[in-house]
Amino acid sequence: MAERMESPEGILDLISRIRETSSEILRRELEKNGIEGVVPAHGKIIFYLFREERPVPLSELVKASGRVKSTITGMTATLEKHGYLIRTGGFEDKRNVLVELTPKGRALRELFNDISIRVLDQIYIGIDRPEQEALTDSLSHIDRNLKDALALYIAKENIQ
Amino acid sequence: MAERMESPEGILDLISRIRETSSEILRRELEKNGIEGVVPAHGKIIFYLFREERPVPLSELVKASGRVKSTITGMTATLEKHGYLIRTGGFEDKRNVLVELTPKGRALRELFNDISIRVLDQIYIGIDRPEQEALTDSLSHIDRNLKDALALYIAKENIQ
DNA sequence: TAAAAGTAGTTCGGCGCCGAACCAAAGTCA
DNA sequence: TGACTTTGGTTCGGCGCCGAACTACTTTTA
Repeated sequence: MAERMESPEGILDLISRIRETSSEILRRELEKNGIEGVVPAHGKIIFYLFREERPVPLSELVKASGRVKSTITGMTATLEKHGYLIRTGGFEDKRNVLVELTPKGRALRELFNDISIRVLDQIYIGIDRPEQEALTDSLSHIDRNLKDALALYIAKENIQ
Repeated sequence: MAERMESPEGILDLISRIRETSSEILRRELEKNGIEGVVPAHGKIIFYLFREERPVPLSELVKASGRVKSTITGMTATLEKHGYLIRTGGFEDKRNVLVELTPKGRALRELFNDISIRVLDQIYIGIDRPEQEALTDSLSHIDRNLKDALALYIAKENIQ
């Protein structure tokens, strides 16, 4: 086995830091624009609702966000409390709780798009298109590697 | 401005997912080895204590971890509760709370090293050394870009 | 069609994580 | 030396996030 790269900083540290700093920047952008009660963690939910433009059951948000349902219960409660969405009971299936954006929630759309463009521009300063593509290819590769590895753990666990 | 890469998946999603999956794998590795009460978030603290091998004030852990002091108060309390470290009052400066690993805490060292090697190997399957280096270079570049961007926000804020 | 199994959400407890308020010990300085 | 500020930590409240337990509907199935 070849000697491992004792990098001055492991790739996972690098990735954690990038994620944290970018979240921090997003947080500040939201704050700067007077948006209260929304944090980056809500992004998956809100973007999903932007796309769907219809009342959506919580279970869909669970899938779309990768979070556990109790987390989604809490997050939608927070977003409802701040007036970005409303939750109503389902009709065909009474177990469903349907979630949809309010006008205040829909109004975030443009701002969010602007912000993600701005942050993406910041991220890629001094990195040309080919390098960007090489980077996302490598990251996709790693993403797949980790998913495969995790699948093994899960498979083993299901055998027990 | 060139058209932006409307990637099937933004780089930040990719990075978030990698971080999450790798944390999940670390969590399972710890669990598999019967380690209770330790989660990936404790890594920075524990590795710092591995390196120092002396009673360390909380303030150092704050710096080393990048977390806020109230977070460190909580995390060291958790780790103490599970017997990995002890907190004692300082002597020269009575405000200091000194933290040091117990034998049970020091015993984690080898395991942690093994685990990080294993995960790193998983991550880099099918990615050769030059690609690894290009990847970490790009990520370091982005890390710097984001830090610079964040510094601007902070500077602006301090002017207000 | 009644019982069993599955599905959608909520609630609860616990921890990470933050910011604000607070306390106590040091350091400063008039 | 006594007041003022700084510094090291803790506490508190709030939210993200999870897993386990629970409720209430639906669907299956015997």
